[in-house]
Amino acid sequence: MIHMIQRAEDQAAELAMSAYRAAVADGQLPQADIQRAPVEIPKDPKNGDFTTTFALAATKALRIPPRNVAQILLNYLKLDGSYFASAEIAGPGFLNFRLNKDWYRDVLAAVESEGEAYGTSDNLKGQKIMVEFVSANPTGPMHMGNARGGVLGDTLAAVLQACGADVTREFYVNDAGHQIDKFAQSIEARYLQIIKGKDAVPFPEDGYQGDDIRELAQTYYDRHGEDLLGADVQVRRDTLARFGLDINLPKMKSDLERYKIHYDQWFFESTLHKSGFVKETVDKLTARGYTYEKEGALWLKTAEILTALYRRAGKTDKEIEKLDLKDDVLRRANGFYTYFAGDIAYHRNKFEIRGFDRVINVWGADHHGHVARLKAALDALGLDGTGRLDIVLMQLVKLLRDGEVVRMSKRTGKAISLSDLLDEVPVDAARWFFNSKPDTQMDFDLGLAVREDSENPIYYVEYAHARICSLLRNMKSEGMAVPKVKDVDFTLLTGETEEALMRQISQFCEVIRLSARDYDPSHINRYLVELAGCFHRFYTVCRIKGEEAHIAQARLKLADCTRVVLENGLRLIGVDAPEKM
RNA sequence: GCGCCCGUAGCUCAGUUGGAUAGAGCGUUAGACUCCGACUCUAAAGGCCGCUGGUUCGAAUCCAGUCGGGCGUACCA
Repeated sequence: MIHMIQRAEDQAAELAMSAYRAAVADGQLPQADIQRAPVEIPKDPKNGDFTTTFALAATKALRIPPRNVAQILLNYLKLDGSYFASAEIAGPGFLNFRLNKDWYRDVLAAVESEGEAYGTSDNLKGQKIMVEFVSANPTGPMHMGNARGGVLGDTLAAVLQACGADVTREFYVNDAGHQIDKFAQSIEARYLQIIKGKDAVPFPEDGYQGDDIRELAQTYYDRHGEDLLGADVQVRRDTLARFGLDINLPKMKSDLERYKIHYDQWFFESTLHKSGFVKETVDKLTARGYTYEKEGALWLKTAEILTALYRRAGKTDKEIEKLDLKDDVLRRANGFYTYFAGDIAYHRNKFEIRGFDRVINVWGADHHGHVARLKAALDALGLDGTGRLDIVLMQLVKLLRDGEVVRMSKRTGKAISLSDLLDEVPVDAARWFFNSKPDTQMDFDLGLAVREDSENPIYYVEYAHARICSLLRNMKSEGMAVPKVKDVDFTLLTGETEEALMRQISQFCEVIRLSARDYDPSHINRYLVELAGCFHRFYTVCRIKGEEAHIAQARLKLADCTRVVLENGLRLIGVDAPEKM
């Protein structure tokens, strides 16, 4: 659990600060309120491994030109016993640090001792987090957006876990409400059409038109015949809805499992209604004075709650007025609770009953209008939705083939479903491509995903791994095993490509941290491509086989550590690391 | 109308919360295998970071406008 980047960064900051304090003590620099020296990693390695912008940032407070500040700091800098070999002034006043052998050795030592755990941390230790994702309507097949949401949610959960959080993956099943009624009535109509003939039974105007509904009706008919023909309408619909869900849900589950997505919990909306939790939650809002009745319906004072919230956030009344905030119905005039009411109860359950510290929902961008009001409702319940509920909105997916937008499957003529996609594209390619930055609209190119060449970055990364495995096999057959760090002479790893590779290895933990912080696990993909690139460059320049034994061993160790990190990274995003390709 | 997201190389995208000469990959062009896997590597060309102002030592990044694209604005879920 050693973050090598963090350690070096902290050390550079401390060195700069103690140099500053020493300079102040000597009267060389004026006293100012500076807590910590800002440290960054320069984009260009020519500018050192770490840099502090202390002099630039402090120039105003100190009233001294930045280069002069930097020069005085440098005079007082003591690098003995640190991870740094040297420091120098550059540009307008950057103070650049260069790492020494001790640090590189400690990086590989961390990989060696932590193995599969290398990259994990305890940044989020003790936090109980739920990631709810996909939660597609069980009334029909899942679409492309669900594939992206599935991969994103699952990978995000993995990243949070790697940061030490206690993570639950959950699928919320909307098995109640209007949508399900429509589902029931649609199957019912198809069922009755089978018995009485197509023209004898009208199909509901807003019913589900899809063939999957016909198939459900047919399957029911095949198994149970006409037994529902004379049944009570409500019984008939309930039975058919139940029947449909019992077929659809396992199908969804298995489709998601093809994507290597496994849930800890499938949570049924209906349980919230049956147990009275929805009613109780709405009553609680009423008791707190956040509801009113109008035209027979019960409304939530969304506008009022949000107005108070926005005022506290510093918005002016004029700005708030422009937003034209509206209230929301919780209980319809017909006595039924809305989806929104159920959703409030559901999230109250997450926080209050199950005690999650933080809840993350992965939603399609088309639901963004619901973010503010759900948080507001939770705030009204005293559950701090604003602070503890995070919604990751992901933009929709556009499916392409040879640059053309694909809407329908050529084979089936229907919208392309999750399993259709996997029939055409390897799972790992799908996992790789869908793990992209959530807030950019994404093109998924079917042609590219199946290509096994350099245009497809996943093969670039996998190839690096396979190459290392092959190398290890070769060396093993020649009798050379991977040495322990304590037996490696690090003064032999001084090449540019060797150091670049070690630095890249050291950044893994930081990348996971950033992925968790930004809710964007695609940082991992980019990191892995870069890591693979560092390795390929190293491999081109540095030979192992046939080199002098100590050099060969040191390089072999470096290659093996690279392999471990590639595996850890690929595992995190749910992609296999092949030993041969 | 109002709100949210996105405009960066021909294409697909990065840019670690304001830092140095804006970076990759693909594509294009020119090179590198008697040698551990060439599914690789090296180099070149390619940019008013949509546009206009502002904030400051310093802006692709923050603020205000503006123009494009996507999405939303239900007693649907």
